[in-house]
Amino acid sequence: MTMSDELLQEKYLNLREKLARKPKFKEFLDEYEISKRVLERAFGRDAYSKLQEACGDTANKLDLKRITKDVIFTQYGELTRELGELPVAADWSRKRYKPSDSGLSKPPHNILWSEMPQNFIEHFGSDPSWKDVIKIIKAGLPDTDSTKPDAKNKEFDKVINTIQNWVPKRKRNSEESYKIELREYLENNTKYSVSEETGESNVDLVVNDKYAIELKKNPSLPEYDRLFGQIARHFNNYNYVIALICDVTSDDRYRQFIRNIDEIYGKLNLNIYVLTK
DNA sequence: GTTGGCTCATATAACTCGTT
DNA sequence: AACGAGTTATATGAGCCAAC
Repeated sequence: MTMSDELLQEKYLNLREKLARKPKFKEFLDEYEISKRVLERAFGRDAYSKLQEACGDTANKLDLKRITKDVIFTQYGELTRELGELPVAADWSRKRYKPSDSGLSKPPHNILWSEMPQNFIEHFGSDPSWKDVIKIIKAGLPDTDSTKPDAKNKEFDKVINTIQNWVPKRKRNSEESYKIELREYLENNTKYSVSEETGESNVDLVVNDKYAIELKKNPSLPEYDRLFGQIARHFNNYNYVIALICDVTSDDRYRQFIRNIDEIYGKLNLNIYVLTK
């Protein structure tokens, strides 16, 4: 079977009117019971698209040209520059950029939207013309190393404050007695959960399953050293550690201990706080 | 609960390749 | 020659999750 361009166009327009929308390729073939070859004989390659265009429609065919990384990241960079902040997927969508945010996450690109900032930096990071954009992107990314979590954790501050306000009723003879009294104090005056850890890390007290408290009574120099090591071990299991030292007699030893703490744990941005009673 | 931001499943049209 | 399943790069909309 052979049909002229004109006849096919007429059929297309008829069906278009019947459906009140652009017919799909298969709908068109089924409607008139013609095979794809008939179209190809009339129009050659991309036959249906050509027919649609000949009838004044835009083709249904998807544009399958792969969009290069250069184009993608240039769009992303320009958008970032225009916004002055990290774009979200909706900003991209509004621009009608291609591929869409979800197309981006599929092969051949395989870039999730959330990974775009990092990928942009990898692609254009060394290009000076994108310097301003890189700056915006880096500012918009969540801080991974520069932020000190302890400055942000108000709960940790509160726990420290609470313990600071605790005044032992009297001088005790043993570390254990201080521990019992502090535990009672916390249980009676706060809503914190308090527990004693007997597992591998052996913390004296744990507040809200999160804040480890190590308690010492008037430590000797070796005991300070041991405390230093215990704290390191606690950081294996906890992100927050409080060292509470009771009955400090030697200011020298204490000051040296504090200095060591600052120099080692402080530099590592670990959340350690030392208190005395 | 609502909203914003993101991701996932599925649909799409032409093409390729294998089977009837 | 006809058919169907698979491939390709994309769009669409539903669904998920965390933050208010």
